[in-house]
Amino acid sequence: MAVTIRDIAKRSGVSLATVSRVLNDSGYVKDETRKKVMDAIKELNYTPSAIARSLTKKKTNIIGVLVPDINNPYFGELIKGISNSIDEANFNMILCDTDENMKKEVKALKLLREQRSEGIIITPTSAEDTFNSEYLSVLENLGIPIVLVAGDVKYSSFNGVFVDNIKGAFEATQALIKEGHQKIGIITGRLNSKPAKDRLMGYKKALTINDIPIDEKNIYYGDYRLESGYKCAKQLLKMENRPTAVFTCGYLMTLGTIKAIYEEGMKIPEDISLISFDKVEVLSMLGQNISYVAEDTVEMGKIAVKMLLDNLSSKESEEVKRITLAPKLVLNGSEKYASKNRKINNI
Amino acid sequence: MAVTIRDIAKRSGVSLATVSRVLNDSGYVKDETRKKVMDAIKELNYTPSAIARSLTKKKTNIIGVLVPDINNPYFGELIKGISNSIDEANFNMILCDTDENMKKEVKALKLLREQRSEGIIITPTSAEDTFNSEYLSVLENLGIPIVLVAGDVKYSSFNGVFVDNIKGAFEATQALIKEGHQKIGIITGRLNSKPAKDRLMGYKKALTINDIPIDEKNIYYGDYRLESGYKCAKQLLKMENRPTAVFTCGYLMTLGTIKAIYEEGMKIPEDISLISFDKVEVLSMLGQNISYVAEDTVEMGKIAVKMLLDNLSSKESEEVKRITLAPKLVLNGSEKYASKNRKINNI
DNA sequence: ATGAAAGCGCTAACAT
DNA sequence: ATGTTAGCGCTTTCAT
Repeated sequence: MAVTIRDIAKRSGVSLATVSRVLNDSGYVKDETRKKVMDAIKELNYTPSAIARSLTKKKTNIIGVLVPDINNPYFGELIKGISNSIDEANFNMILCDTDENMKKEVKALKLLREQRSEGIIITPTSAEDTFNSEYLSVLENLGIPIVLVAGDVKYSSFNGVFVDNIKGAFEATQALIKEGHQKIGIITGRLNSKPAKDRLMGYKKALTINDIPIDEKNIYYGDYRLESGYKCAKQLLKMENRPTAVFTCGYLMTLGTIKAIYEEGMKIPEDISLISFDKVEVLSMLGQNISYVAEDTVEMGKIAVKMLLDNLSSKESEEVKRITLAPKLVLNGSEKYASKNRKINNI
Repeated sequence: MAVTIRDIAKRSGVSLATVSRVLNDSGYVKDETRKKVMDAIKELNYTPSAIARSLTKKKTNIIGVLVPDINNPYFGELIKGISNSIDEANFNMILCDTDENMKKEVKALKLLREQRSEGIIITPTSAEDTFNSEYLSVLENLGIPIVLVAGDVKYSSFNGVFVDNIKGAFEATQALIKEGHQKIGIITGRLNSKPAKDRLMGYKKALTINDIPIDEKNIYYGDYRLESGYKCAKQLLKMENRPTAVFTCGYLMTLGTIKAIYEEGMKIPEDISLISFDKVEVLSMLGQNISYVAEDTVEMGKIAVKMLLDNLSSKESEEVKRITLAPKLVLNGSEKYASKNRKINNI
């Protein structure tokens, strides 16, 4: 990349300023001159340096995006929404996979700061949900506008787009109860995770409202990973007086649960009913329809970017903006209280 | 980000050069001075600007990565391998989703050039496989080292890591034949895609070697997307004298095919046998074991990064390095020629 | 062991 | 309509 604006200037017999003008379409340039410059650019195969430009303009047009795991389809969708919006706004994205790992997240934040990214969109690692003063201090002293997506950071007040987890869990549980289920299991995340806590709360709320006693034995705590869903489900299925339905609180945990159910030779909803928080698209393909609480991840991504851009343009908006989207319950059969299931459980 | 090296210098009562020295651990600095500087950095919450640094050093430590679709688990895995290696080498990654879209790919390349990324790893969009002089010229005039992964670019000779598609397809087909299958369908990609062509070639080779005539009616052309796999499979399943086995040539097309099979109320391998190119992990979870040709994507990613870094350090390596990995056939039952399937087809 | 100054590639006043 | 010049924040000789 040896060729610079200086070479173009020399080649076309004009000054640096003129080249810069045609590059940026700013100021007056005679058509003839413009052509000469353009030709030189073509001939020398020149591309301006974003680095140099950023330095002078004090503007990088870079937005950093942090997610815990690109391979989780949930975040995959989120990223699509975010990256499309960033593209449209003519910004560039630096995407970092924090690997559900706080150290990596902090490292990524440092990187984004060094690169002078103008804003950051974060889905905090769930491990962060517990109070961590060092982490919080990093975040708050970053000096870069932050927008949270889907996950909150305790004791902080960043802008963000969230999902009403309580409502989603409440409606899912409610739907199961309406079907006649009385013993309902839940596989949620660790309690230091806000979404996990909220989902559990929604679940409890539904039970309480319907005068169903809360049985701690029906509550399982995973960590959003597949394996944990599998293990919890295994235990749940082996209970002496096992639930007739289960509410799983995350994409991968749902998958793990289904793995366990299939492994036990059971069917949904014939042997056990299920509702999942998050759509598991691949299942419907395989003829296994699962009812689910739908988050509009693409929409969330869009909103997050919009928030950030608004924030960037109007320097003075000191007010904290937090939007909570209502998830949508989609029922398609897996919540049914099948007669077979009833019979087994009425023995 | 108002605070600069100048502020640190002032605050600690030393010169810019000295601050730079402690920042980079270069040259001699008295311990006492170092401490003063470090303190100032802490106090002012200073982070050096990678932008400015890149400009002076003419080195950005950025590697660009282009994939056609982050949401495709195949690329997801690839990215993990790549990003881990990039991290380890203390480089930074700019990841671009080209959306299976040539325009976007070219745009992304331009971006990476502007950002002065030092090397680029590309999985070319399959649409690119057909000869396209403009695209090729962009690629070749980029002036940035390129390493190809998994997909080749016609009439070019970039370094790259590839998979032996012929071998993989040959072995898969061979396995089906060994099971007794004589009528074997294939769902491959468009023929302007090299992998698709190679996989078809491996398939034909296996048939030929076993004296099985090639029947064009058993060959279906999709486009690697789920929907195309579904449609091809639908047609295939409705054939009058349909194949007893099918070889699907890509992750999403396999999923589409399975969707069609299930929709027709058929089972694998009871009603039809199947081998997939690429592992479809989610299926085994659901109790559906599918035999597959395994590519070691994580390994490919690692190798690609290594190639690129080698290339960057030893300026003079003019020789083209191309590595082709042999895929591994993993059988776990879906290739079986079940008696039910035999009977149906022997009517 | 530390400082002064030039320069990386570009933009944006200010001049002409 | 075009040119000159002073930075942007940093590193790196070259002095001292």
